Amino acid sequence: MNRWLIKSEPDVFSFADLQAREKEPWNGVRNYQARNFLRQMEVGDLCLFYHSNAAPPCVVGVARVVTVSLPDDLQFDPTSSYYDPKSSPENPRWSMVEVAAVQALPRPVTLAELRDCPAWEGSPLVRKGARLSVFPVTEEEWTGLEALLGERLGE
DNA sequence: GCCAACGTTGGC
DNA sequence: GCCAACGTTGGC
Repeated sequence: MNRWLIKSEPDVFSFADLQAREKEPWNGVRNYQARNFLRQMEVGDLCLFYHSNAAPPCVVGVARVVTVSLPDDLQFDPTSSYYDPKSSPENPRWSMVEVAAVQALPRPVTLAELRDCPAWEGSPLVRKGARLSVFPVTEEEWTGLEALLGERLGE
């Protein structure tokens, strides 16, 4: 099983929003590196759910991948801001997965805490100017987060 | 293929 | 609201 981190602006879609639904398409990702990670996801993979553009920015929950990657529906919708006229159903450019909430963290873990956590030193999350919205989380990073919380996650 | 201009992300 | 970082676009 692989582990990931996915970012969302809570004003747009929060972890509480995810908890209120059975599952949610993770669409609208328009970055090739992030897309390639979406395509590597497998059913059952766990994702840390991160609130970006929040005060403070923090990891708030765990989600689970419930479908492998599919063509992102929004790329074909001319009314969507995620519409991509260069994409076609025959040769879709963008992908999405579907995710479901597993659990809220016992408390939010802030970006500042993860910056201070040696296990997270190499993560794209703590790189200066980081904008990548989907990326892998290593076992060491996962364990480091659990150590901060004093609790296992996603059991 | 280079690179300047521009747009977006996201922390602060 | 500011601005640094970075990805994309398009002229050449």
